[in-house]
Amino acid sequence: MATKRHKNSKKASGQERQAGIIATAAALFAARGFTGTTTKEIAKAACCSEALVFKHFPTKRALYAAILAEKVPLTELLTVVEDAAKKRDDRLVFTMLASHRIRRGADPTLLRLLLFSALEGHELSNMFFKNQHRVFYDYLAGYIEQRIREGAFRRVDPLLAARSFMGMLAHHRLLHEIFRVPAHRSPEDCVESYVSLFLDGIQAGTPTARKARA
Amino acid sequence: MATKRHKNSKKASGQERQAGIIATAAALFAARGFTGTTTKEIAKAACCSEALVFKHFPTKRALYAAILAEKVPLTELLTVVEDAAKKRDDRLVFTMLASHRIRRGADPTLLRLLLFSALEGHELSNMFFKNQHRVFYDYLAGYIEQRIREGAFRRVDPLLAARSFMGMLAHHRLLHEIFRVPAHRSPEDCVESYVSLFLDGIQAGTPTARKARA
DNA sequence: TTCTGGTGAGTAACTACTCACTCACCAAAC
DNA sequence: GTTTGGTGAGTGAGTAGTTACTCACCAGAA
Repeated sequence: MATKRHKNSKKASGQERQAGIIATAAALFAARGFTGTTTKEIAKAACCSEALVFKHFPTKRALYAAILAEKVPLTELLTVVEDAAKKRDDRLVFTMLASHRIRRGADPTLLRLLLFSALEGHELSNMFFKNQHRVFYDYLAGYIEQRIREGAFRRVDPLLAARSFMGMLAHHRLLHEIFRVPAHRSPEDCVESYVSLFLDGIQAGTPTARKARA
Repeated sequence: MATKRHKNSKKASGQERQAGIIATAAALFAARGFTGTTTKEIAKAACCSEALVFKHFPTKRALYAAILAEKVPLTELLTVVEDAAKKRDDRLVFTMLASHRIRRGADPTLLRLLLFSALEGHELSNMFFKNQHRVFYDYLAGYIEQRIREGAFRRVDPLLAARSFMGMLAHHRLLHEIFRVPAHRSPEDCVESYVSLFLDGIQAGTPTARKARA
């Protein structure tokens, strides 16, 4: 790990320090926002002087930008989902997406960082959002569109359908992680419920005809 | 409007001023967050001195609290929905909820204020959220539960179902108002799509049996 | 006069950011 | 082996500007 750290040296290598500062700063920014976090706090949390923070990052904003840029690791999830998609196993596709979002992919820091940066209007917010979420919508909308063509799904706007499914998941996390609403079901139950709701719909009996509109 | 304002007087009444300060401060807090907004900016936007702001509100936090407390006007929507609910017109119930959220009840200031206060961990956030949103969940969950008992809806967790519907709506607003995703459909189309998706489900044909789990 | 609405000019604390400087380490010159 | 000088890690003590908040004071209406 250490690039040129010696046994009793108290000095960390430049890269180590930089990574450490980024990690601690990310936690603070996620907790308190950009303007709500001071460079002094960051330095204290990273166990170094404020001056050193500015040795690594020219400005506070540059540090924030470095964090956002680092947190865009474009998930590998899609390749796994791909399999289920090829087999047209709708339930598995949506279950994987849901459980990834609700169970594994649940980095609260990331969610808070994303919301803060969007609310505070940081320039990198768009890129952050795009890479972090847009892919899901596009991929999912594409899948839904294909399943509609194949007659497996009703004729709906694919993008809107994708958003409503992702909306359930995003809202679920928002409620629990940001608004601290206590969970009254296990994550597995929630995933199952959301997927069932989306796939099967809530109305009993044969699907009613849509009220004529178009 | 003016309680005791005279014709050529430059002085506003205390209540007028207070309301004005609250309104301008709300807009600023919504745009930039609590820590991101300075009292100097508020005073300037309210066209008065900083000192006057502190004449009306002892601290910046007190001003913030006054805003949150004022923005809890417990919607009258439910009484309107009640009618449709009595007639068991499911589509109308959900359409009214959706269009209220997406079209009329769409005060971007409120949404941003709510998110900021939750993220920044303001004490009033909980109350704010509770009065502003909780009612919907509870009411909606109650309605869904009843419809399940009546055999009109499948057996699902009512609260989870309510959340997934509200989740679609909340996410829709989040996407457009916070993340600035451009709308590719009219609000009416979106409402219709979300309601249809929720009520009819997306899968074609007769509703498939749920994969055995419980 | 006596309120009430209103302010200019502060202040102590804090903010992001800078700078002159030390210290540990290492390699080559002696 | 010791000296020398160079280098990167690290800091204490600032600074200029900003922040929330205060106070003595003013003007006009009752």
